[in-house]
Amino acid sequence: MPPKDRYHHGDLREELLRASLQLIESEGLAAVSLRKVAREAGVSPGAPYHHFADRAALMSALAARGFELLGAAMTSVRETAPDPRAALIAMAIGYVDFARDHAAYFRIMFRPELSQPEKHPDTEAAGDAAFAVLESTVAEAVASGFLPAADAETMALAWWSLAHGMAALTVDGKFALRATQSGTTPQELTARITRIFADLIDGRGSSGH
Amino acid sequence: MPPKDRYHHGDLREELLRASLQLIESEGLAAVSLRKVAREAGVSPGAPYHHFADRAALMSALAARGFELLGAAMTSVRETAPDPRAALIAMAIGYVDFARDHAAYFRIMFRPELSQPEKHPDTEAAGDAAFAVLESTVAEAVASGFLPAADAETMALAWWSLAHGMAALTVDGKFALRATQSGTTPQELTARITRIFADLIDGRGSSGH
DNA sequence: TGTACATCAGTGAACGCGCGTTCACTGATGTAC
DNA sequence: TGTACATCAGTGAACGCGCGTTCACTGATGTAC
Repeated sequence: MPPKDRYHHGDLREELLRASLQLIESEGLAAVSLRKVAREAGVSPGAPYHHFADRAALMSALAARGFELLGAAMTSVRETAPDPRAALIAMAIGYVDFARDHAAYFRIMFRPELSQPEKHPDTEAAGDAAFAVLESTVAEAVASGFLPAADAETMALAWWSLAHGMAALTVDGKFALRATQSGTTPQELTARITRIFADLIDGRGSSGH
Repeated sequence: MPPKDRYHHGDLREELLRASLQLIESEGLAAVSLRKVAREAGVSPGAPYHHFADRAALMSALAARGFELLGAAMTSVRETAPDPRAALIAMAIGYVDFARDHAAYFRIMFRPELSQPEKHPDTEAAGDAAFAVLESTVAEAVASGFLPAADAETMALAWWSLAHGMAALTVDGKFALRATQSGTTPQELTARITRIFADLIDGRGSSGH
């Protein structure tokens, strides 16, 4: 436990990222300024410039880390699942869980105008890597016979669209609204929707409960 | 055709909304300020305050109009479709078309922190109305036997999630990227994905192309 | 173990800027008689 | 048709603010000998 009042912070870069996330969560993306982040981290306005070239670089670093976390979550979910079908289901649910549990990350990841991906190819690469996990799971699902062989690429995008839609609506509070209206939870809604689609693919044509 | 240099503008409110949309499209949401919008409309910085209480009111008015347009598009699509199954397919595709053709509206509609829905219930009501069109179409699809009777509410949310996910990924450029990579168009990807799901519901279990 | 020195990572004052909003004002428009 | 007057919808200057970024500086740290 380092002393609080050191001249050198020790790990200011990490602290700035942490403070940014907290600001996004408490006051929203629009409220995040470099000065505010520095203030939050207990440091002068110029200090962040020793760690980030400019505001966009901070945002971009956050987005990249978000994609890495999402990719790691997807990978871990896949490794835990017993078969590709279960993996796809768990990945959709995991995607939404990630969005809900890391709403600040999720918001910044899909706001290209803030992170300026054209200037930060690392961020885009991290996003592609996360999607690649889904793509290869779809490929396995095709190999296992769960998914039809034709159009595996389209199927991957379909699954991504479904998960992304549920995640976006969850983060914007739409699922919470509908859930309370019908006496359930957003998580349960997500699980039901995902199950419906998996059952449809199985050919059962009903959620089966 | 009114003279250009009138002291009174004639329809400044409309002009401000129009200018805002154009700014969102050309420079992004973050670049929209009341002063810039006024400048774009050729009017002094104080003028907008005769039409909008503050910046959030402008944003909220835009979001409300966006939801109305989306609702109208959904309604018109449904009326054109020969049956509920076709209506659902056309609505998903129409939802994505709306997002692509009115990206500025779409962005602002799903940014609650900008439009402050708690202060502008009209905007939320417009959003609910648009969703209600989808909900009643799902109800018809259940009645027609296309969709299983159980869990109609969940099915509506599922369809919304799918459409919303495709729309969000389209607006963020992800579909354009994948489309060029595989030599097709974002529109075609959307159509394929939607067809896959419709076929799954039919029990055919393949996109059948 | 001690000293000299380079480098690193902070400070804090300053810059110019565009912002949202207010306000006293004024030109244009519409209405009553 | 003309005049008086109220109301509407602009102007433009001004306010205070927080922002991103720069810069000369300095305290802390690490390394060579």
